[in-house]
Formats: sequence, C-alpha cells, structure tokens
Amino acid sequence: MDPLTSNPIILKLEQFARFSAEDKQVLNLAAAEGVRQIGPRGDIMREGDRPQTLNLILSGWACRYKHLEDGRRQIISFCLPGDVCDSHLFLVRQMDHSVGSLTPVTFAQIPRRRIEEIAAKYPRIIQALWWDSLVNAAIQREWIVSLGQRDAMERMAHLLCEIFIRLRAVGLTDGHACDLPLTQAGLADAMGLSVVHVNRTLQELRSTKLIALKGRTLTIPDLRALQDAAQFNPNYLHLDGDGRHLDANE
Amino acid sequence: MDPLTSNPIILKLEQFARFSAEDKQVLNLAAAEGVRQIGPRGDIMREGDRPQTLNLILSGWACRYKHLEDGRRQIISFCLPGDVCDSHLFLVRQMDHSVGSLTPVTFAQIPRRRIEEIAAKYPRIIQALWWDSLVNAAIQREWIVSLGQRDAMERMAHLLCEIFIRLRAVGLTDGHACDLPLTQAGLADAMGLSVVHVNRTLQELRSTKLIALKGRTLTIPDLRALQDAAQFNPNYLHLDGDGRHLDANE
DNA sequence: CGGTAAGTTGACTCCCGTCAACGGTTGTGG
DNA sequence: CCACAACCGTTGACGGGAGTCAACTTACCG
Repeated sequence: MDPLTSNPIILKLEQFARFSAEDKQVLNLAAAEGVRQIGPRGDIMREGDRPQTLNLILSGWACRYKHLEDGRRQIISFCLPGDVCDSHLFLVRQMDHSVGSLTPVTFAQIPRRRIEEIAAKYPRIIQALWWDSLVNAAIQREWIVSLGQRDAMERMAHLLCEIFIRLRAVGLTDGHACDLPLTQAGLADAMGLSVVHVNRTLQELRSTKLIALKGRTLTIPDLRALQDAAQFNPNYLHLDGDGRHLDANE
Repeated sequence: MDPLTSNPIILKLEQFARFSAEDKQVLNLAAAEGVRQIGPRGDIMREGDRPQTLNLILSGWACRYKHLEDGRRQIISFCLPGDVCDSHLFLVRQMDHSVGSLTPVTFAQIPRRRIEEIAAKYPRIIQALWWDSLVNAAIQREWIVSLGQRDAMERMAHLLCEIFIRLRAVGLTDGHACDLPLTQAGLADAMGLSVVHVNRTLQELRSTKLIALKGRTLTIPDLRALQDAAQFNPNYLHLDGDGRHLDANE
C-alpha cells in the first residue's frame, strides 16, 4: 500500500487540512523515525512524567486514564491508530494523567526538536495537530454528557458509535464491522459502570439487534438505528471537512 | 486599581507566561474594545453558531452546556472571570455546544482579525491562550473522572475545591470564602445529579463542617480537609507556574 | 491439560432519582 | 403596603438503575 495514504495519522489529519505531497512526506518521515512497540497493558506515559517526545499511535489501541488512590480507575479517552497520545505539544510539562496500551501498540516517538523543526517549516501540519487536539476536547465534552446524563444503554451505544466512526475515518472498518479489542472491564472503566452491568448492557444491545459482538469483532448492522438509540450526533467529531479551510494553497 | 494587574484574563494567563508590560497593554486594549453585557440565563453562543469573535469573561459566571433532545442538560464546564469561552481560536468553525450566562456577565468580544494581528506580533500571548485551552482540557478530564468514579459527596467536594482554587487564581476569593452564584439546579446539571440529591449532599457537607454555604457565599474553613474528602489533587490545574517557561525574555 | 483471564448469571443491596408537598425569599404591581 | 407569583431550597416516601458478591462457564495459551 502507498505509505503516503496508508499512514493513519495522515488519513486522520487530512480530515482537518489539505496537505501537499511534501507535507505528507514530512509526516511520514517523522512517523517512521523512532518507531516503538509495546505489549498490552503497558504504560506509554505515566502521570508525573515530563515527556520529551510526541507519541503517535500507528497500530493498536491505547487509552488515557487516571487512578484514584483507592484503586478506582477511569479511562478518559481511547487512543486509536492515527491519534496523538499527548496533544500538549510540549506546552504542558508534567503529565496529569497516564497513557497505557490496551493491545500491543506500535507508536512513533517524535522528539521535541523534530516537532519544533516541523513547526518552523510546515505550519499547516502543526495547525492540523492543534485541530486534532480541539477535536479531542470535543470528544471529552461528549463523554461528560454521556457520564452525566445518559443511562447505561445510551452510554454504551454512544461509545460504540463514536469508536466505529473514528475507526472508519482512518480506514479501519470493514463494512459494518470493526475490531473492538476491549475487555468488558475496559469498557466498564471507560463508562463508569461495573463489569457486571456492562455485560448486561451489551446483552441488551445484542438482543435488540443493535449490535453483534463476537470475540473482538463488533458489527453494527444499522448504524443509524444505533445512533438513534444513543441520541448520537456526529457533529462533535468534526469529520465533515469543517477544517479543510486549512488549505495547502493558502 | 491598576488595570494592568486587575484584569482577570491577565491574572490568569500570568500563571502560564511571563508577560512584558507591552503584552499586558495589548491584552488590556483588546479586552476593553468590544465590551458587552448580558443578563443571567442568556446565551453567549449557541450550538451551530460560527463565531467570528473570541469571547472573554470579565465578570460574572457562564457555562458551556449541551442539551439532549429530550430536555436533559449537562453543564460541561464553568467559565469564570478571566476565562475564554471558546478556546477554538477560530480553528473550529461550528460550535458543537452552547455557552450560557449563569449570572449577569460582562465579556469582551475580540474580533477574529484582532486576534490574528495579536498572533502575528505577540506570539507569547497566543501561546498563553493555547496553554489555557490545554488546562481547560485537563479540567474536562478531571470532570470525567468525577462523573465516572466519584460518588455524590466526593464529586461535590471536588467541584467546590476546583471552583475555589480557580477563583483564587484570579483574586476572587476573600480569605476562606468566595462567591458561589449557582443554584442547586445548576450544580445538579453540572454533576449529573438530581436537584434533590444535590441538596442532601450539600447538607451532608455542611453537617460535617467541610463547607459553609449561606446564600451565595461559600466558605471552606479547611481547604485541605475538603481536598482530602474529594481526593482532590490540584496538579491538573497547572497553576504552579508549570508554564512560566514561556518567558517574556526568550 | 492445567491455569488464568474473560465472560455470564443470579441474588441481594444501596445510592440516587422521582414525585410531591411545603417553606422561604425576592420582586413586582395593584 | 400588601398580595401574589415565581423561583429556590428543603423534606419525606417510594422506586429503580446500577453496584456488589459470589459462583460458574467459556475461551485461550503454553
């Protein structure tokens, strides 16, 4: 496959900006530089770290999370292929949360200096990264709405819509199906539910044919129906080319 | 009072950058330009709007919020004096949430063009604004933790700690007390609780002497004790000068 | 084939929501 | 100056969604 179009970070950022061939080349080179691997349930960054690199997921799933002192854990967001783990872009020095892998993860570590060089020569790339961080903020807002207002069914349906659509944006869906490498415990930590209740909620979604979930494969036979069940409005993902005014020819 | 130090936006951004006298002057002029007033329960921006200005709270409280179709409402964050209502900085074009006033609000509307001029000549100011948006993202993350993991007591205690410390950063506390112009319904919408339960939770916090709340005045006799009850760790507010490396003399 | 992690189920409990009524305060207009 | 309305806070009774505990099954893996 053509690396210029298959790299998930490019696929995603192209939702937000029109890149020139050179832009893509630069992104590809940066992402190919310090590629790392990590197994499942590892930490890519820990609360308190002062990161000197920008970490970019190439394959696999990770998540941001926070622990409370008594062991409770909340997953704050999922980092899918093409996502930047830390959108602070070096402004914030100390991590206030951790980033851990949920599956084996391949990621690129781009050193601070490299980012600064890119920022100087390719401002459109940096702008696209800022865009991405704003979309992440919008996703966080929607999670707040889910956790605050939606019941377990709606919340689960909403999350599955979000994941499916985000994966689709980077070419990781297959028709009505996608990979869902999350345990029910992972879903529980993300949605503020108990494992038992996640299990029951999934079964209800299955029994109403809104989803099929076998092993790691999630199938959504009728995305519109699932969206309706969740009161899901995809606006907040800003995947509609809202940012394409960051034009390569400006 | 000296306007160079009394403007809440300057007080706040100075947590994140060392401004020169000229920086402050520029900020003050920009904030003095298009000052507007709005009564309580009004909308400063609505979901779907394509804002052409940056709105900066000078006095009063506002909030971001989202409505679900069936009338449920979630407050996503509180905008206090010194806060920027929309940290998109014109990258995102369409609002995916609304911003409404909770009290009478005075705010400055800074036109897009003005921001672009400032960005060209005073990059440190824009960097401080980006920094602020990252802190806002950190606050959102902490709300997710609260809504997902903390029970009503902890959640309420945590929110009151956050508000008090944020107000203190812009000089709006008076010893152990601060203004809290929120109705219990407002608190309920922010914390995903019912009004009735908010009422009971507040009473429990009062009966354990962790807070005193009379009318619109919140008193926290022992902030440390309240923080402990909430498992509140102020790191995430990044008010410790973590960003002061954005130095005026760089 | 044992061992461990993940998924499933039932019984019971509890935090928090809902409903409904009442009291206090403010402000406004007759 | 009082009456009334509107809003906010408070309280009690009751119900339900989700948590907890515990046991069991299934799947996976060396």
